[in-house]
Amino acid sequence: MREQENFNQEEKEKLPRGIDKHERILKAALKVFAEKGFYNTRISEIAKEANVADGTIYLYFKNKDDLLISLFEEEIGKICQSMREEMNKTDDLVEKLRIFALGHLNRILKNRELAEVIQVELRQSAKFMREYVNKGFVEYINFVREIIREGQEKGVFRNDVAPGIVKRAFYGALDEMARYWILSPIKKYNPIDCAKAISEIFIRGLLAKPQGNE
Amino acid sequence: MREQENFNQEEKEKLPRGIDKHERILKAALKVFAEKGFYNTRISEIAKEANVADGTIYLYFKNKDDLLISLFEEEIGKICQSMREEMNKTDDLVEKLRIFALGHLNRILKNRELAEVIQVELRQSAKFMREYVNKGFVEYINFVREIIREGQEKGVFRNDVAPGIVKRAFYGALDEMARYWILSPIKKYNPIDCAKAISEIFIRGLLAKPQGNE
Amino acid sequence: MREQENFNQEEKEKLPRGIDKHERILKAALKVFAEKGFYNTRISEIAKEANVADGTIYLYFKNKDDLLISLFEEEIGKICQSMREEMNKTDDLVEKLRIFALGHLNRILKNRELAEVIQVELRQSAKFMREYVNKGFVEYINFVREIIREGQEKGVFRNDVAPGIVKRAFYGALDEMARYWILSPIKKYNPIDCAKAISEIFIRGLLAKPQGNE
Amino acid sequence: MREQENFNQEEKEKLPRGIDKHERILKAALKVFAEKGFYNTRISEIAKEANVADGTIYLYFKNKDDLLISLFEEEIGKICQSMREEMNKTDDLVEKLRIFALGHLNRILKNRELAEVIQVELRQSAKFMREYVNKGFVEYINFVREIIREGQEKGVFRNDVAPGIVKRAFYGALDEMARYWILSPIKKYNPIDCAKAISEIFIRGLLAKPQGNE
DNA sequence: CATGAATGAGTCTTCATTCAT
DNA sequence: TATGAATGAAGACTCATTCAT
Repeated sequence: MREQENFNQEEKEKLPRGIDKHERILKAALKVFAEKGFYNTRISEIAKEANVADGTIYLYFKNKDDLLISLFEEEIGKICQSMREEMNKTDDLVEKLRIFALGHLNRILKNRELAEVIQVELRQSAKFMREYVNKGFVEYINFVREIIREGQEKGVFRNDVAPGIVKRAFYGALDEMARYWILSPIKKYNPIDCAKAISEIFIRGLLAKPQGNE
Repeated sequence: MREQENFNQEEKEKLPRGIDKHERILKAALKVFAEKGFYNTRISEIAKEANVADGTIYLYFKNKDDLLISLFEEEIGKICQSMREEMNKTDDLVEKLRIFALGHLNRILKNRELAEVIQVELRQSAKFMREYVNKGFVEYINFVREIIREGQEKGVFRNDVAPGIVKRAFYGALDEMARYWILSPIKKYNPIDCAKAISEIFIRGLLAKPQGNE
Repeated sequence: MREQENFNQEEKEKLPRGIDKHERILKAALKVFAEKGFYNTRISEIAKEANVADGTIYLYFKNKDDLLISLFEEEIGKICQSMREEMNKTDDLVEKLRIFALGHLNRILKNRELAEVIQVELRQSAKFMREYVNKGFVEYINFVREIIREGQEKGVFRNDVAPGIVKRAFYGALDEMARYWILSPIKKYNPIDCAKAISEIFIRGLLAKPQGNE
Repeated sequence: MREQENFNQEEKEKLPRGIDKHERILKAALKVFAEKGFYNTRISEIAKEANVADGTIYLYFKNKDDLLISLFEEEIGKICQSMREEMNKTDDLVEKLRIFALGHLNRILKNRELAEVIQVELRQSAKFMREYVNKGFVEYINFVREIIREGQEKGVFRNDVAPGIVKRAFYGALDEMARYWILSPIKKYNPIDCAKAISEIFIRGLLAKPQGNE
């Protein structure tokens, strides 16, 4: 096996033939969509990247749109899963917010390609594939709403803000930060500082009884 | 025919037709881009909407990309201008934040089409027209940074957060809210409540010494 | 004008630029469809033959199918018209049959390409574009039915055959002959003899009172 | 698993699977070609209909064209055979014509699918697979020529028409009738009446001495 | 300046055919 | 023999852009 891999070094760039083609095509699509955007990506480019014939893609996906949607569906599912696990490690709602913030930013840095695609293309799809609602995404963002709602019930957070507003504000704050990283060639801030700064603003801004100092 | 042309020659000289068409094309482009997205918009659709021949568009704009960029440029310029004026009405930095929040959300509701285009297409372009940096947009978002920076200098705001982070967080929080309005058919919250809620979170979260009351 | 035409002799093969493009495309389509059949004809071949860009075809016709149907529609209309005029020259129903026979075969020889397309492709379309009924073709073949019907009313023709059967039999007899000419490289019989032979068989076969001699 | 395979090994040896599949594929092809036409039929559809893998078809036939040609070849062979037998039941040439007419139309109704394919696709192939001459079809249609030729020799039929013309006229007359049945959803006439009407026209039209009565 | 007919490069998708198993 | 996943060539059609009028 190893010999074969060494045999033709040129092939190394391409994804290995062995993996499931479905997987390989999705990976390739993710990469190319991230790099060039959905509309500027050619099916043939994805095929090449996946080391697969153009036609093969159509054995696994109905068409280009389906490829993008499948991407969202599968990846966001995984992310929700792991985020849920991380947040379940504590019962402290304030801590949960911190975990979400750091988790979100970390995931974006680790899976930059997916982040780019979600940031840019999911937004497109939201508008032009109206029939398609990304349930995974809704679930993800609702993590925040639940934290706030529970916090308000327990008296941890102020009662005079709608959780539906806070969830969007919090997610938006983090995501704009992420966009900056993704789009800008220079990365000024690190995810830990950003997550901390942003979660701290929201925590202070939301706590029922402002803590004296800190 | 010639006589007719001579008939209102004066008006023609006074009201240069060029500017008129330029304006009309931009307006049409804004409308169609917002409705269908940049990549799903045909030049011919814009031409039709502008009541102009296809080729005429190329007398005023270099190409489709240029049309989109010009749109941003001109519109964001106007917005910056008016936002600056609004914010200059007070010296209270906390108040300025509130004005920015409400102003931003109000503008989005009033100019929904532009908001849609900026939300969705500017993001695309940011990635695929890399050479293009939207100076107007940078200026706009830096309003927030300046407020924070000044507030930190004057001791109003905490010193331990980078203005560069706050500006993105604040803008992102507002903008995610706006996206919700734009993309969702149901509008749950009104801009005044949203602006108030979000700016309050950030103000409380940023104030150097938490106010006891409220 | 003439000078220009002589200037580049190579262009002579192509259809002149001046003619209406709609016409030129139809002519080109007729030629290529006849030569290669609908399914083996490429749009680009028609475009080349018409000395027109591929895309131009789509300015005049909705798609490939539409091109074929338009061909039928326009050409069969013309043929019906001229056949009707020819047949109106006499009131003798027997003579009318002879005129139809000779006229049909003559037209096929003169417009061999159209004949080929109708023979082969119209049959296809009859099956696969079921919604499409070629009214022109029905009108054409009904010329025969009317002759028979009238002949029966006036006692010229036998009353014991359905005009609907005769019309098909007569048309089929002629058309099978035509197919032979079109498909076979060798032409054994000439249209005058064929038309005479076939119409004579039908006339004898249909006359109410068999003439003694001849 | 292996046991099961051994279980009915005997049967497998006796009933050669090859022949079975060959048959099944042809039958499937006939059905699908008739339904959708050659060019609109996918090899995969035939395979599915035959309950066979796509690739298997290529073990029995060279390619799609070959499949169509084999269809003609085998089926027309059978038809010729049975038609010859029917016609040999009498020596009366006039009666033979009647038998051919009725036999042709009956066969078409009984084997509608084959008729559709021959009517439509054979015509296509005649043009586009020029190298291919359907000997079976020629033999079939020459039945008529022989009847006429013999009738002329024996003085039964008029001598002044070329048998080559009559054979086509007669066949064409019948076949146009058949086309009507096949393509039209409504069947106005029955094969017996049609066969009788058409053969009677030709018989009267061809007899050397018109019979007084009838 | 204005037009809009014409262009033709570019791309998604299909499907006959192959071939490793 | 039989399979059916994989291939990749091929073609209909679109649409940004041009240019003769």
